[in-house]
Amino acid sequence: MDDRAPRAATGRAKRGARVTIHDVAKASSVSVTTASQALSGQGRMALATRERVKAAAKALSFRPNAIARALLKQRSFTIGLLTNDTYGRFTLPVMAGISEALVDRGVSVFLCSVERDPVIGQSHVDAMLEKQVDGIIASGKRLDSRLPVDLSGVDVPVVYAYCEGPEGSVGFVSDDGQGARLAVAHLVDRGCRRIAHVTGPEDFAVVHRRAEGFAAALAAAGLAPVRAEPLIGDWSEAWGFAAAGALLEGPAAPPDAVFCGNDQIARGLIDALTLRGLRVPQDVAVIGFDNWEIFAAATRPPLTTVDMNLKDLGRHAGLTLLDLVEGRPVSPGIRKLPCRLVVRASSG
Amino acid sequence: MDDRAPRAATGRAKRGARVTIHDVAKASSVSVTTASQALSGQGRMALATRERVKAAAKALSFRPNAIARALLKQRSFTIGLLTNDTYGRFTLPVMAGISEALVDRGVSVFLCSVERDPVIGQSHVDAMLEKQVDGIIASGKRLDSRLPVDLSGVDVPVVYAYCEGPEGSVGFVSDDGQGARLAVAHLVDRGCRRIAHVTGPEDFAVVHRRAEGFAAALAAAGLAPVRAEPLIGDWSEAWGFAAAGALLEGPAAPPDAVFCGNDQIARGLIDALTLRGLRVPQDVAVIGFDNWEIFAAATRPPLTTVDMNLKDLGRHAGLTLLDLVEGRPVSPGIRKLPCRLVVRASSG
DNA sequence: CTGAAAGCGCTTACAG
DNA sequence: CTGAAAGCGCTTACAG
Repeated sequence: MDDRAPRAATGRAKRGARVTIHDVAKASSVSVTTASQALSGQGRMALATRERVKAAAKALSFRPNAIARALLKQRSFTIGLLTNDTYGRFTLPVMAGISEALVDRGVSVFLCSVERDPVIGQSHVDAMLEKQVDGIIASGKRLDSRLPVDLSGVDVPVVYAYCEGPEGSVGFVSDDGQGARLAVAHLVDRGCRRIAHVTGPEDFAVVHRRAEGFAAALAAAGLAPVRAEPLIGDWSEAWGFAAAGALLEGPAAPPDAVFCGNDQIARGLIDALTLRGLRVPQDVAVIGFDNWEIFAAATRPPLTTVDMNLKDLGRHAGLTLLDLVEGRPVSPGIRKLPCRLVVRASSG
Repeated sequence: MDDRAPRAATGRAKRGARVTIHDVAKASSVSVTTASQALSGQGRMALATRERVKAAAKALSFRPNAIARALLKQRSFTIGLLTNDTYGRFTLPVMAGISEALVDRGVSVFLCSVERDPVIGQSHVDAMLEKQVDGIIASGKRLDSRLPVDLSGVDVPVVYAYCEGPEGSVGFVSDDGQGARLAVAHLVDRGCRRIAHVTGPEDFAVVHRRAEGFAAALAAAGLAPVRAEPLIGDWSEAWGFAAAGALLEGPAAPPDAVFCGNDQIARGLIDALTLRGLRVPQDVAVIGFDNWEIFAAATRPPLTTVDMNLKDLGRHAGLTLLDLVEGRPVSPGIRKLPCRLVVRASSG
């Protein structure tokens, strides 16, 4: 026949004409209205008509264009995920949880890693907004750090996940105090009475949350801490190793249990205890924090540790953002999500 | 005045009318054609007009709707990133590299983690396709594993990154053989002559690539391996620890260097050597593979190791997908990208 | 029960 | 140098 009707000047897609709902309508001899309604289950029409349209769509392998729908409905079914952590271990499960929760509701996730530079960060946010994301999740690698972007003027809902947000925002964090209490209560249950706490640098908020939980649980059990203050160091194995010396020397009675601020410290501590001929958990029980499998499961003996349920946290954040996007009421504030204790051999 | 003209039945966005190019045109008293061209730098018009339009856009904080542009241009400036690894360490830098390379070209990345289930995986791919992604990157946690999705019928370009693809596809992997040669050549340079290889399970392709590189580099230096075969175990510290025993016992002369299949094995091996009173690197030099900072930097002494440049690999994959999307020629095949040696104290 | 038409927000060939 | 109009692919109120 003759040339096809004039098309947009941009030309056809490289891989041959794509099939649209017009093609489906034509193939099943109905209007596009009917075709659209048949496929979406809307409207009323003869069952036979609906089936005929569906069959035609299948035969043509029709794939509805979500971009066209988004333009019309003013809703992209897309959200933006901002993270400032590309190597770390915390954002990854959070991201997986978000992605899982949303993908199942037909929402796709734009991943965007914002580094230190606020100018670049802002341009990434702008790009998301131009792409009409329905909402944004800001996630970080530290509970107490902010992303280097200003989300206050943004006209879509924002949820913070494992990341500090501004006053009045909606956010989710792990309840590190509760996690610490869980750990200490478990040690007390096992009969431990002289429990020490070895942890990371004081400029981390989690160090304080965990120390508070530690102190509260001891008090609840009517015990005094084996040291007035937690032993502060860094997050490394080397520090855990060194801390063993500080704990065992001096006039005070040695501890019969140590609650560590993270798994690496616990690992170093266990190594040092073992080297000194002490048995874990018989002489000293040890609990870590993070449940970083690569450490917790490789430690001899395997490490009892607090898991922050980060994937769950991500799932909550995703679902809550969806509530906000779809206009369901959500009260502002930071929600603390409970941790769980993963019991392995190091605590008996 | 009177009510605003009838709008689409879906109603306005919740947060007040969004500003469109019509608003900008009206505010600067030009047609939408001129407004569009003024903002995009196209067309020819009085400089003053262009400036006036730009000023109006800025004053109204006009944000062009990328969805509308995508519908018109048949190009979404969006790609899909499939990964089957949500906790591991390899995909993360690959993803960061992809994301970085593309975000800088105005392309956003849909993150989608596909677990084992092929049905779910396929539905995620369908969702991406409905959202009109310009292309797809499949990335995995193992060089020799495939994603549980069939990408062969997909009508957009696909690139594989640290992941096995089908015959004739475009992919990027690390050159583990070259990485191993780098490590051994370095040891030879340092004067080592009896070099052993301790590595992971045989069903990993990388185990063979690294062992081949090891053998080739020894041969090139005119050296015989201290053992006929590499010592095969798993990827754990425990195995590295145990391997030290196997290496030092028996009639053969002990090695003066060990090239390990990963950093965890190296870590365990160093621990065992140290425990036996051997000095690293003076008595035995040790090199790892992966450059997993948390292990490599924490080892005593810090570990010399092979870095696979995964972020770079991701960047290449992203840029190549863009080439494909934009119609530039790309020859099919798997490209091996070089590793680099990160020298620390464990090799002298 | 079914169809023609408007419109989401943009870009671009074409006419003036 | 500038503007009116068509069209990307879809959904939906409205008319028949």
